[in-house]
Amino acid sequence: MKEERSTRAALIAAAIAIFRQKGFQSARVSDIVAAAGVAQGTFYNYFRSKEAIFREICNDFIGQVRMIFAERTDLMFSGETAEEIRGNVHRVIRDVFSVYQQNLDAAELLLREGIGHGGLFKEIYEDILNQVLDLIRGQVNRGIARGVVHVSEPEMVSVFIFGLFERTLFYFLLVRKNMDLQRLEEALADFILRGLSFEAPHR
Amino acid sequence: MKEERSTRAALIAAAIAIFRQKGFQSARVSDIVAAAGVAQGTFYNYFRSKEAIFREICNDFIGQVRMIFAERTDLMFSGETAEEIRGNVHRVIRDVFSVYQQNLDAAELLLREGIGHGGLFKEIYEDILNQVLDLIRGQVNRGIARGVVHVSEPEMVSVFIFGLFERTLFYFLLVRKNMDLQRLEEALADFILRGLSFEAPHR
Amino acid sequence: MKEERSTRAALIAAAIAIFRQKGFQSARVSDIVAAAGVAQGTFYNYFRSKEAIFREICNDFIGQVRMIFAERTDLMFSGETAEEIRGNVHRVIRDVFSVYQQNLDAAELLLREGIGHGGLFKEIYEDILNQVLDLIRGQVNRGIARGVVHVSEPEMVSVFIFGLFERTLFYFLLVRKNMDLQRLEEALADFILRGLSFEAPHR
Amino acid sequence: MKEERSTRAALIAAAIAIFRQKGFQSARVSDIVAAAGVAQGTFYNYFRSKEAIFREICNDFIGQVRMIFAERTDLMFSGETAEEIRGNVHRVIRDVFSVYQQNLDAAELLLREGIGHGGLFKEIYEDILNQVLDLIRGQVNRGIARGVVHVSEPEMVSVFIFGLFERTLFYFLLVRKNMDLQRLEEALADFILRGLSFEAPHR
DNA sequence: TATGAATGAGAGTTCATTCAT
DNA sequence: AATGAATGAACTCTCATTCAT
Repeated sequence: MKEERSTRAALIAAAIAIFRQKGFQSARVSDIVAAAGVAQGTFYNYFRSKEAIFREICNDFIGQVRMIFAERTDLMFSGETAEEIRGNVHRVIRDVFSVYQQNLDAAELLLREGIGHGGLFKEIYEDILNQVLDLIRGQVNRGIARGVVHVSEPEMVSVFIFGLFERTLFYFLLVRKNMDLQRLEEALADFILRGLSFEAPHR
Repeated sequence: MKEERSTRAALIAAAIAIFRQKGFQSARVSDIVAAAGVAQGTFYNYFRSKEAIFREICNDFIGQVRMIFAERTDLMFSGETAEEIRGNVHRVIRDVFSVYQQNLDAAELLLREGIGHGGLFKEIYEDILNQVLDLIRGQVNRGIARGVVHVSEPEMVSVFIFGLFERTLFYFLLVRKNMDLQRLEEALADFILRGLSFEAPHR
Repeated sequence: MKEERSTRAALIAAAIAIFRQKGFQSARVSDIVAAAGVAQGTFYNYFRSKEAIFREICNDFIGQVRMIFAERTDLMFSGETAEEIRGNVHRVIRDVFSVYQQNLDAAELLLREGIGHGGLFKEIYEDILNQVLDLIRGQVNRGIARGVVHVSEPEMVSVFIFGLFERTLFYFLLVRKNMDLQRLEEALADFILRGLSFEAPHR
Repeated sequence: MKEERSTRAALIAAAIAIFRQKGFQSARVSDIVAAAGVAQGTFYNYFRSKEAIFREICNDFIGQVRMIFAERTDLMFSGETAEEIRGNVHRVIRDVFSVYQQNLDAAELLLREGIGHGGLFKEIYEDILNQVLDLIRGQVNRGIARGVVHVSEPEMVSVFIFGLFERTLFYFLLVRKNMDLQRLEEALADFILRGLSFEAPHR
């Protein structure tokens, strides 16, 4: 990133773009090296195989997502007043959107390959899915414990929230591309809080 | 001539299973014919190509989904009392779940290929996605008009509902496989109705 | 030919048409049976293979051509006066043209396959080519002996005459299709006779 | 990098030989790579398809033939004396023969595929056929204009001359292989000039 | 480290032929 | 005699990977 992009970095960048366009299966190593401007053989000086570079890209992105989720979810239902709590929920949503937006290619790649077939990435995807669900469930239960959230099936509701995030991101970032994110964040926060029967904490 | 559909039906069944396991790209015609117990060439007596049988499977399933959605969504916010409306919402959810459950392999195939890469099915998928969104949006607006639903962004909220359906189905039918659907339907209906700020119609 | 065309005849007719259109290699047995209006398997009740029906068609046509050549060439340089001889030459040309025209499909088939690759028919073609060349050479020598033809290389000249016939037929019957055959026959007769330094017999 | 053309050239040479032996349809890419001594996949590093290498071979040869025809036909009926004109005609014939002889394999390939079925090459062949016919017709008309040639159907006569060339080349170069070309050229020139009712220009 | 020609296993597809009905 | 579903060998072409330079 400093000066001349290293060959390795160029290959990674090219691979993300190509994988996102065509998917793992249809992407050819020759497409990637062409996009990176290096020779066919050079690829194999840096990565053992097409699968290896794919895994590396995925793991990099997953690291970031996991970090954001871990950092931010802690404050999800923190706060004393309803306004404060609502603001925190809103902030978490904005942060998650932001990570996705900053890594749009990788995000799309992960989402599509994870849900799509191919098996290659299925375990990894379901693994992070479960980790994220755990974080969400933790927060929902915390909300219930604090008496600000009222739901009878916290397990299921966590899945609902995850689904809302993922499909909303998918639809508004990938299918439609020109959304007013500010309004979207607000609408999503409202919907989730209502769904959770959110009410201000008792003093 | 007696069991005239048998070879064709065997190929379709085999193809659904193989496509679901491996995805369209990785599925081999040789896998399909092996699973169907016929020779390689026999496949091409019934389908022009691997793509052709895939499209046929998808279209069959889409036809069913579309029908259910068209039939049932009409009654979504029908009814005079809160209980009646809530019951109708519940019934729509149950019907949709039911179609998916009856065609679990095809449903998974469609869902994964539609979201995943490969392009082959992208347009079809986004096409039905938009049709279903239209139906949902129509119902949300009808709810708003009747004064039983209160949301400021019906367009976005429709996407939320779609996401809830799709990801919930995905998670509980495909990732976990042993869910109490009765409770799930209820929890989802509650969550959606709360998210929509549902309230009983004024007399 | 009397009443209902026999299946065999229908297959032959269909095969000639299809072979002529697509050539032996590209013609599919399924094309032939479709054109003949019978089932795939029926073909093999009458012919052992695709090659067998092809050989049969060729041999039938060759038989006709050989017969005409044998019958007519005898009178090629017969006659007492220049006019009579010229008339006989003309008649032979007309007869040859006529056989080709009556079997246009088979003629084209034979010509193209014979010259073209495939090997299948090479020997047969070169065999009849040599037989026809022998007949022509015999007539040229007869003309020389009678003193009406004056050429120093009768062997080569026979090839010239054969080439004139074959390419003229090819071009005017197959490439262009709307030729005034009467004028063509006359022009060809003139060209050949002049090429042979024809002159009226001495009394 | 030294013998950079070698693989490509080996493939071309092998392809000419194989195509000539078996024809385009029957020739297998596996035959060609075996003859060239490279692996199956190597073929596709140099040519997009079996058809592509075939077209390249044909176009190379056609280019040469066209050039010779264009260069030489101009002088066909040039010259002041009968001897000079006769010599020029002879020279054109010799040049045409010479191109064919130098590219015997490609020439046979072109000739057989052009006339034979398969369609792939039909248009190309009939295209050059017409171009060459135009050149010949131009020369015949020039001869008529100069008063050295006397024919009533120059159009037909041009086809006769083309046929003489092509079939003579075919027969003597491909069917028989050991001809005295010197004598052949002379006999052909004589036959054509007589056929054209050639006579010395008036002073 | 970079190159890119060469590799070859394996994919989808075609179609002449068989054979039970 | 007629059928037509089933067969499977053989084809063209793809592309991840290797390796000598």
